[in-house]
This record gives sequence, structure tokens and C-alpha cells, in this order.
Amino acid sequence: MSVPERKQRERADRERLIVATARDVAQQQGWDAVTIRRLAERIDYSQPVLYSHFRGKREIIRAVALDGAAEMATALRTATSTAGGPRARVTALAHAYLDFAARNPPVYDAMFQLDAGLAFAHENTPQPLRDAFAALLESLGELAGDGVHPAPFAEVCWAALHGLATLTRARRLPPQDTERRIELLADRLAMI
Amino acid sequence: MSVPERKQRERADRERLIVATARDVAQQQGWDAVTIRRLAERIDYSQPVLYSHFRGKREIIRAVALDGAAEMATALRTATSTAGGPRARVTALAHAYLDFAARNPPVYDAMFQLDAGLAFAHENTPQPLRDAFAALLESLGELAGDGVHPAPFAEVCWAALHGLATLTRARRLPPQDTERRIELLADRLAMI
DNA sequence: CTCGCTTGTCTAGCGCTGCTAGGATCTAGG
DNA sequence: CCTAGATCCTAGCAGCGCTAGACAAGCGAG
Repeated sequence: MSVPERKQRERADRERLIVATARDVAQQQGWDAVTIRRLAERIDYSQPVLYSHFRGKREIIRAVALDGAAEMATALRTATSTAGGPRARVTALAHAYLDFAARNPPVYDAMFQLDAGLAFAHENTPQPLRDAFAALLESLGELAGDGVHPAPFAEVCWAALHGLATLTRARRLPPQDTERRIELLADRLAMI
Repeated sequence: MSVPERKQRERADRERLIVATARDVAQQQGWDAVTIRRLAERIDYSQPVLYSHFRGKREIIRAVALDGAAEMATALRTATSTAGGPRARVTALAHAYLDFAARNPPVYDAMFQLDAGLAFAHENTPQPLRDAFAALLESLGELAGDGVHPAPFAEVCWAALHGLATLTRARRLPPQDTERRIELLADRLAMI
């Protein structure tokens, strides 16, 4: 292996380490605790090293969001693939979605709430995000019914799931009725 | 008027000025630009004066949220009161809700996104928030249908509206199809 | 009217943040 | 071994939330 190749690989490793550390700190103490200084101390480098990888905190959040999108896409696909009919698929999808949001709040925020310079359904939407949304569309679009455009339909379903996820976590909705809400959503939106 | 009364009134005036200034700055430049220092400079007082009114930034956000909740409640009631049937009422409500969110992003964030120590459906939920949610329930609950609990139903509707509002503003959903999404939501959720 | 006290306000400061300039150090190639 | 360049760190700026302690204004008592 040539020397520049090794250097490049080490650099990529360190970049992954930064992103993983950021995600870890965010998971433990929230995004506010993710400071460049703290990350630098955690990985035993000085601050300017981090700035040589990422332009700022926004770009780190962005990197975490892209990682999370890939994870979520596989989680959704796994959940729907093992379900029987369309009705079971949509509830499985809803459970998987809300479960991911509940288990990884900072990652979910990075993907959908924080300002990480991310735009969806746009020409320069990064691939992992496109893929995660595709995973949603796959299961939801098939339930749109005759004469209903699958895309806006899936968007509304997604919005409902997103609303349930964020309002529950922000303690704007009591968490105990989640199951009933999912069933209700499936009944109405995904009526077969 | 007695002297302590006058002092108390002046103090209340100043408190309203602080909240109004915070809302103004947030509307113009976002919540990140709302710093105690900046607010103090804007109202020509020093920082400790602000801390004599509010324990910190959280409490200021909270005050803005409560103001906004009262505003939203009247906006929703106005919109639904002038609509004819249930179907017209739910679309009017959806439009009013999304309109409020689009016109007052920082206020909406203070109410539903930011950590302002606010909890809904809780014993110590402040009155304006209870009232805003009551305004939502009024119009949405009547569409639940037979054998469906109105409260969870209204919560799901609310979650869908919240999802549309936040995802659109965060540029996760393209804004141009909003009208179609509202119609779709009304068709499915509020089918009569 | 004057004195002491409460109440209100400000100045100054601590520790933290994101971010950057410029110097030190280490490495690879000649 | 010696030099050029890449790499990294020390040190610093401006701004943040928040607070301690100094200071002034206004009140009631004598």
C-alpha cells in the first residue's frame, strides 16, 4: 500500500470516528452537548483537526443524519418484508418508524428537525435520504387506492408518523396511547 | 393609584416588552439570535434585569409559546366558525393551522418543538395550551365516527397537521403540493 | 430634613461556545 | 543528512448564559 493511500485511509477512519463520537455524545446528552471542543477532546485531537474534516457543527450533524437515514431505510425494509398483508405491512412500518425515532432521538432530529442543510425531494438530496424516503414510499404508496397519487398520499402518511414521533417525544402527546393511535391511523389512512 | 401598584404595572409592562422583543427577534432572525444580551440592549436595560423577570431563555420561550397558543386558539375558532359542514370545517381548520405555523415559525416552534418545559395533557399544563388543544379537539373530535374515541382520533389528526407543518418548513416536503395533501387528509381522516 | 434601609439596577467577570491565525513539528523525498 | 511541505497544536477573538458584588434611587422613621 502506498503512503498517500494509507494517509487517506487513516483520514477516513478519523472522520468516521468523529461522526460516531458526535452521535454517541448526542445520544447520551443531546445535541447541545455536542461541541467541537468536546469532540476534539474525546478523540484526542485539537479543534482545528475537526475543522479540517467538517466546515462546522452543521456538517457533522449532516453526516450523522446520512448515517441514520441508511440505518432507518434498512430497519423499515426489514420490518415490512416480514409482514403479511398490506394492513400488516403498514402497521409494521409505523411501528418500525416510531421505534427508530424513539430509540435514536438525536439521529432522528438530525434527519428531520435540525438545520443540517438537508432538503428532500430536491435535485441535490443526498442518496441515503432518497433511499430512506423510497423505503417509506414502497410500503405506503401501495395503499393509496384508485385515483390517488401515491406520492402525496405517502407524504401525508409520513407527516402523521413524524407528528406522532415528535409530539410524543416532546411530551406534547401522552405516550401511553401510541398503540391505539397507530391502529387508528392504519384504519383511516390505509383502509383497504 | 398607589406607588407599589404603579411599580407593579411598570414591571408588567416591561415584561410584556421583553416577550414581544423576543418574539420579534425570533421572527426576524430565528431563536438562535434571541440572546439575553441582545434583548437587554434592545430594551435598554442590562442583562440582570431580564433575569429578574425570567429565570433564563427557556422561560422567555415559554412566555412566547403561551402568547402564541392564545393567538392560535382564536385563529382556529374563527376559521371553523365561518365554515358550513363538518368537511368544510376540517379543511378550514387545517388551513388555519398550517397558515399559523407558516406565518409564525418561531412561535410555532416555541409551542411544539422547543424545550420550554411545556407538557400537554398533563396536570400542570398551562391554560392557554389547554385551550388551544381544546380548539383543535372541538372541530376534529366530531369527525371521529361511531366507536372511535375522539381524543386519540384528534391526536392523530393533529399529528398529521404538525408533521405537514414542520416537514414543509424544514424543506423535507416540497411546499407546492400542500393543498392536495390537505384534501387527501380530509378525505381519509375526516371521511363523513 | 436627615438618616438608614430596602429595592432596583449596573458593571464586571466566570466559564463556556464556534471558529481561526500563525507558529511548531513531524514526515517524505532528494 | 537536509530541506520542502503537509500536518497539527497553541493561543486567541468575539460572543454566549448566567451571577456576584458595587452602586444609586427612593422609601419610612425619627
